[in-house]
Amino acid sequence: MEVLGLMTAPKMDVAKVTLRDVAERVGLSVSAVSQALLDGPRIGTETKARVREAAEELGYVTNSAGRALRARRADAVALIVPNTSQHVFGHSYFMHVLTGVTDAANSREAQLVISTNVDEQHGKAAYDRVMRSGSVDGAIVTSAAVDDEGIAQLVSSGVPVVLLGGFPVLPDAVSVGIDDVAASYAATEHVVRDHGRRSVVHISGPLDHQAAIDRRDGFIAAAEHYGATFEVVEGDFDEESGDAAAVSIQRREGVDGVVAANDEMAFGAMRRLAADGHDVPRRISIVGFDDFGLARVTTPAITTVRVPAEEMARLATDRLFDLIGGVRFTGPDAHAVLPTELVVRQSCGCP
Amino acid sequence: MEVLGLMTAPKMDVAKVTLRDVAERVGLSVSAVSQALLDGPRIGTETKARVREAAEELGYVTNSAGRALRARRADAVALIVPNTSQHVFGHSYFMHVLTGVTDAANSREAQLVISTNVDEQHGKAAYDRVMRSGSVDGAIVTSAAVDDEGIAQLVSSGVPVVLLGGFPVLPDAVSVGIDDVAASYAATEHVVRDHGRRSVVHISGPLDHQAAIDRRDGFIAAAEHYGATFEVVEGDFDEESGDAAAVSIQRREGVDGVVAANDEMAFGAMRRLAADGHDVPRRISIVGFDDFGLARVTTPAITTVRVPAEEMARLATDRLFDLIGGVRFTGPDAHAVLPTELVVRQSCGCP
DNA sequence: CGGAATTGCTGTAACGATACAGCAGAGTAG
DNA sequence: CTACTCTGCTGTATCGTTACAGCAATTCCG
Repeated sequence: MEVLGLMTAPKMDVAKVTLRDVAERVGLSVSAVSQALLDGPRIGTETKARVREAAEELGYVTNSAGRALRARRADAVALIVPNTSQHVFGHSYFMHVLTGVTDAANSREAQLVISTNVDEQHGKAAYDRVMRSGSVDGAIVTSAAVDDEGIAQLVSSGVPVVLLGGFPVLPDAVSVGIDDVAASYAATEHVVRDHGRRSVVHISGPLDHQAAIDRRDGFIAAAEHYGATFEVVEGDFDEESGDAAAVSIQRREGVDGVVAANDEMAFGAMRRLAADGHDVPRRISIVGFDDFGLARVTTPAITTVRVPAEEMARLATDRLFDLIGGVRFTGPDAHAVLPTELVVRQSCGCP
Repeated sequence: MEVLGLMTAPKMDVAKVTLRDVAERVGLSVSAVSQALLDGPRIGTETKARVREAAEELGYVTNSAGRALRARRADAVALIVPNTSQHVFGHSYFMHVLTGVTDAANSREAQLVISTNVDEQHGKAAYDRVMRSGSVDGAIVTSAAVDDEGIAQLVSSGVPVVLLGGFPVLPDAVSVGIDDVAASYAATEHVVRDHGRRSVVHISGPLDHQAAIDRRDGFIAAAEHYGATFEVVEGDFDEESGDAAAVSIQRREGVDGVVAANDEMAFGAMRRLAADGHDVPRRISIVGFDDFGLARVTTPAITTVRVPAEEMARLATDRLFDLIGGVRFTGPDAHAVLPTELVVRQSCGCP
């Protein structure tokens, strides 16, 4: 700065320092400076140091558009949240995912673009544009409905994409998820085997979502295996639908166990049952699914399945960068399954 | 393209359709096509229609790097979360903000870039780079510590920035917030006036944050006005610090009211007091602040101040786009204050 | 010691889009 | 009939960066 010892304007005009300015400063060509900053092999060690120093002093920051245009790489990834998912998944799920993704993206110095869809109509267009405009190098897609055309198309178009969460297995897709069937089986097992409940109801998620389907199937398998009578009521992952399900449960005689496909519905059901005078957890066991925060703070606290959303997101992002880097995942390698854990609290009847 | 009339591959390589392809298709120059798609005034109506149709057919999507480079505009905004805030604010706050920002950004067809800071060291560099690289046109900054140098610098550097939340008033900055003092006064007033509590404790947030300072000041003003004895315990907005504060509260005789600077601390304190055999809310009133979700689901549900985070974020984003568009906010106009609301539930002693 | 390899830089040509000057041709006015 | 204004397009320069060919020096090697 203090070139002439003059008072220079303190307001250095943002984003105006280009490679040429740096080049002039060190008396080199623009390309030499570019190569120096990229640590190219054909530039002298001492020159690199001089260039870096000058760049630092001038406050040079690579213009992302220029780089993206020429290098055909945006150094950015998108987190795509189909509108359906946005509605279906609560806030907390998304937060965990976001934490994991930002973490991984940050450590690669990549930017993170959030892409949600405004409405069903322009749904496809939204992420399609993001991908095709070249503003990101790849995307993480959080669970969409099983019949989501756009996602399937996105995957088959060859752009680097990693699916996150309970997905219909698109054979060509790379995905990170959990074993919803097994986890739901374990939760149900705890209710019917460990607590001896004989008549259980499952409050499922919307059954056009793979996670909802799998959790229901795990429930049914366990109920059948242990010879409990059971029924499935379809909800939509919202607290209100848990409440509604609890109303219908009360019309049924002798229900002593409720397995919900997520914690919000479990909470809705629990609150309704308690309000209507049922003794939870003594007479009725309730378990949830997710453990994204809610289950821990209710009274009684909800026994649930911990879904490692943050780790999933981190792994998904790592794989995405691998994909972008040219790595190809094939066969079973393409589908990572992370372990879940039954978190025993009080809503099931445990002390 | 179809130079030899050969069968071309049906798998159109993603993001490969450029303006030139469209131009060739309709038999126009590249610039004509560009102007047509931008709805320029010097292009014939019928030509525009033909161009749009061809672009649609070919699946043309504007390359964002090309546009950004030439048009000096990224059509993207950043949501900057200083690491300090990320720690200080819970997940739910951020989610509400995110919802508001995405909404507003979506409706302007702008992309949203999330920028969190990895660590304290490179903290400044992180958002500095985002801004200077030209990859966004402006930024929303969620509340930082009062002494955050980087933010002040960012604001004075002239890039479009809107501060969100309880900020030290940087005179030149555009901000959107609430009246923390008044809201905290109202919450405290409810405890001391409406419930007749005479010895109240405030669990504050970290006092290097303006919101924490203001909420404490509102508490003190109300306590003094109604002649209650009071004390302030500093927490850090985390549930654990509410728990810790409750421990210290129990060493003090006769405390019958707790005003926490957020719901998580209120919950931590409430849970600890209940566990230690105190009758909340009959003997001790507790109120929180925020109403981002937690307060509604606890038992008893927490009386709190609703902070309209989503609306704040939406307004902040709208103002950011105004700034980017050249609008200047001066004087009081620069600082929007949204109304809060006391949400009365059971933790204060109301039925 | 002559030719080959290496080192360290320069110069040029893109990447894709857009702003703007320019330029035909048609219409209009005096 | 000249001079002017529109209208609707073409052509060119440019945004900032990077890939790559080229080209002097210098070093290496048998």
